[in-house]
Amino acid sequence: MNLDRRLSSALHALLHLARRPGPVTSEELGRCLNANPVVVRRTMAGLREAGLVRAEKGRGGGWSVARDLSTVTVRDVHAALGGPSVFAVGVRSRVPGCLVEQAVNGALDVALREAEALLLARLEQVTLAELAEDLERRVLARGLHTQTIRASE
Amino acid sequence: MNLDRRLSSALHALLHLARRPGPVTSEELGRCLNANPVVVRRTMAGLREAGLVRAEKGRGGGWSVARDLSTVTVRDVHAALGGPSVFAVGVRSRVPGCLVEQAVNGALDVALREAEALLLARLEQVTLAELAEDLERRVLARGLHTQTIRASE
DNA sequence: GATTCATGTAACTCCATCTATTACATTACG
DNA sequence: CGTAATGTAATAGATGGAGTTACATGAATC
Repeated sequence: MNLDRRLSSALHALLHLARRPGPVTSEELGRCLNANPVVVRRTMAGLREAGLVRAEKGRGGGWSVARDLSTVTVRDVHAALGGPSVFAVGVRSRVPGCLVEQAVNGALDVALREAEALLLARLEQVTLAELAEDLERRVLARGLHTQTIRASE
Repeated sequence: MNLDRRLSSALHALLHLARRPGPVTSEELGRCLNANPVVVRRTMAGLREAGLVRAEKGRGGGWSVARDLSTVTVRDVHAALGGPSVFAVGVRSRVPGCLVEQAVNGALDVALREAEALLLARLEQVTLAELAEDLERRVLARGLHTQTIRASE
């Protein structure tokens, strides 16, 4: 199935915002993310409602970070997007009357829940500030070779 | 996203087959699984190619288990189905030239891989024989109340 | 105030994937 | 041969992310 790339896009956008002094427009973000500006706005809307970013209309407007990124985890971003289901697989029915169904679901559900819990726990351990630091290290490493600090494209 | 229920269906079908002496037709399985017979055949085709079940054509034909279920794990069934992606989320691109992309993917990829590994490890720990035993316990437990051993619907 | 530039959002299309259905070929049994 | 089953292709339906168009709203600049 088509993978949901909203979390990846949102993180990408946040790191870009963190590197820029002023607001960044959806158009610019769209170019960075290789995505449509309207899709960018749609995705960022969740982050705005969660208070992670700010949006300003009109000339000179755009998106900017609204919180200290050391207090925001990747899980927070996932939650801001509505906490969409992480898995592409699932059980056939949630309230089965069939005993076979119950036996199967019992086993699958436990495994799926464990894996989801682990994933969310891992995402909670990573702050956006850490991601930003990681990014800066990569920029420096590349800069030593190319003398250009252009990580936007 | 729409969840992939093939693993759940395949397990369900295998447990039904294990409880029946002779072959079971796709029609019957479809009734048990609440699924279309053609879809049943399509799903079971993977299990047949993996040697987990046998299919016999013609009158009196149908599906039957081809291996000792104590040697088959849920992970084997998942693999027999082609090992479809377990996740609905993913990173934006696999070979990114963008440093921001790399930083984001680095964090997400690790977490996703860990969760997938845990899930597959869990599925590997569960044999179909164990699921079948679990099912029989449920049948007995219900049988005490209703005196009917009909777990098929 | 008019213009311009930005977000906000609805409505629609495009695309991929699972599922359902139809149709027909193939094969085995009586 | 006729019936009953699998095997499989082709097509449609449903869902959901992403792309696109269109328009309303709001803010800065002239």
